[in-house]
Amino acid sequence: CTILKKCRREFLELINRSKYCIKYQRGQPLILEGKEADGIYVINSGVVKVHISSYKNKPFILFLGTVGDMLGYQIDPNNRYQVSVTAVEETHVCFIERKDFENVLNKNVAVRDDLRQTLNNELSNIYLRTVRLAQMNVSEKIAEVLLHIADAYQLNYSTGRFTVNLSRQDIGDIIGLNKEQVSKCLSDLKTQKIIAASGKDLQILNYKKLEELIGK
Amino acid sequence: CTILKKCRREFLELINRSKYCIKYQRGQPLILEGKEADGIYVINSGVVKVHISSYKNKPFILFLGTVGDMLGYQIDPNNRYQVSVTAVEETHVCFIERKDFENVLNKNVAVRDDLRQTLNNELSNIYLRTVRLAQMNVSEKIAEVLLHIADAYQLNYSTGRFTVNLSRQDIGDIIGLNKEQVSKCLSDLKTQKIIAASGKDLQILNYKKLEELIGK
DNA sequence: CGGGTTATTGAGGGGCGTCAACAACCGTGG
DNA sequence: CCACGGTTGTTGACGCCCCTCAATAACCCG
Repeated sequence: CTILKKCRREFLELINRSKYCIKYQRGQPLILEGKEADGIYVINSGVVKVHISSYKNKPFILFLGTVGDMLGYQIDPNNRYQVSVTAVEETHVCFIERKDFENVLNKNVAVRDDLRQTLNNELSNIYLRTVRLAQMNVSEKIAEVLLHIADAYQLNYSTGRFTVNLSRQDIGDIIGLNKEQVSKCLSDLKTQKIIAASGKDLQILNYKKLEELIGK
Repeated sequence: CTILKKCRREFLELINRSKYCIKYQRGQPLILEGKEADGIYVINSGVVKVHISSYKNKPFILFLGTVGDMLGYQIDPNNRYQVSVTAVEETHVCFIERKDFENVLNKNVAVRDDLRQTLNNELSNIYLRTVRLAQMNVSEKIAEVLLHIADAYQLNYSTGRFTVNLSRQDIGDIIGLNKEQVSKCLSDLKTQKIIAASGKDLQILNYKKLEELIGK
């Protein structure tokens, strides 16, 4: 979900004009599945998790969102949000009211093309995630999710160190694993010196190895 | 993926004007991943599988498409198709050249809204599929995929009988199972009188049971 | 009819989920 | 500052689910 990472000046201006800047604390919800959609959010700083309720009441995290990502465009025919979004780190967002957003879209072909392109990217991303979820084993899944987290936290690849406010359960919920498996697998990777970890401080020591694990 | 099932008159007129109607035999590809996107396809009759190459060269089927579905809108920034589409049954489609399609989109707000709505539906569908893939066990997955197939084949619920030109392998590839598991699970369902099956003739005898299995 | 593909079924084993016990952590209040 | 309870993380044992392999049967096409 990298909706706005390369976006047109026109859209940036809209964002700047709509000066509802909101701050969310860790754990605070931005968007609740099923509630009426009132607008679009763009992340200025921070990290969020985009999750969805499942038929078994097990949580599932679709992806992590970060700076430049747009949220709240997934709505159903009744204009209700189809996913929930919760702040994982302290997060600052710009809020754009739906009607302002629609106005810009209808007036500006270039912005429209961008939006369509980014929706296509989102579709493509979720397609790939789906395939991997279906075909990967546990260690591959862990490698995948670590790289996803590193990406979301816009990690400086030279140090590889980052602190994530995600529980082991959360990490598992991104990729369909239980918390014990996550623990065991992270321990394995520690003994192999591919990562370093103590609690919520993670550090990726060997990117290449992780990427090899998932066949990249 | 039910892009066009409820679509505006304007779009239907476009489809009718663009009189490239093409017929594909069973097993014939309509769209190949990575090839340059030349336009949009709309299914008049038949069934197709939408699939994607995975990092392990195991096949994976994202979903089945049928009458009214639109294909070929998933393109990357270089204007290349991101998924492959292959006919499962004899399939008739209308082909609309990309520039014609763009024209209508740019001129007509209503069509644009419809397209956005249907893309949202597609996103929502794939989100749900992803969660289920992550959390379901084998028998639940089989129930899910049977209902998906029945839906794609626009099954008359009163008889429940349909013949699918899908191999056991194909069925497994929709939901991340190997062909042996599919066989075993279908046999189980047969002894429970929930389905009847011999080769490629399937018949769903008890919809409610299947829906209960996946908690609907 | 025959050869190749696909389906079925069983045996075996390993990966992974479940459970449980313990350790570490964290915020709260004394 | 420490005590303390609740939450979260770690590790091991156990067992089941499901993947793999293989052998046979059924099917399909020329």
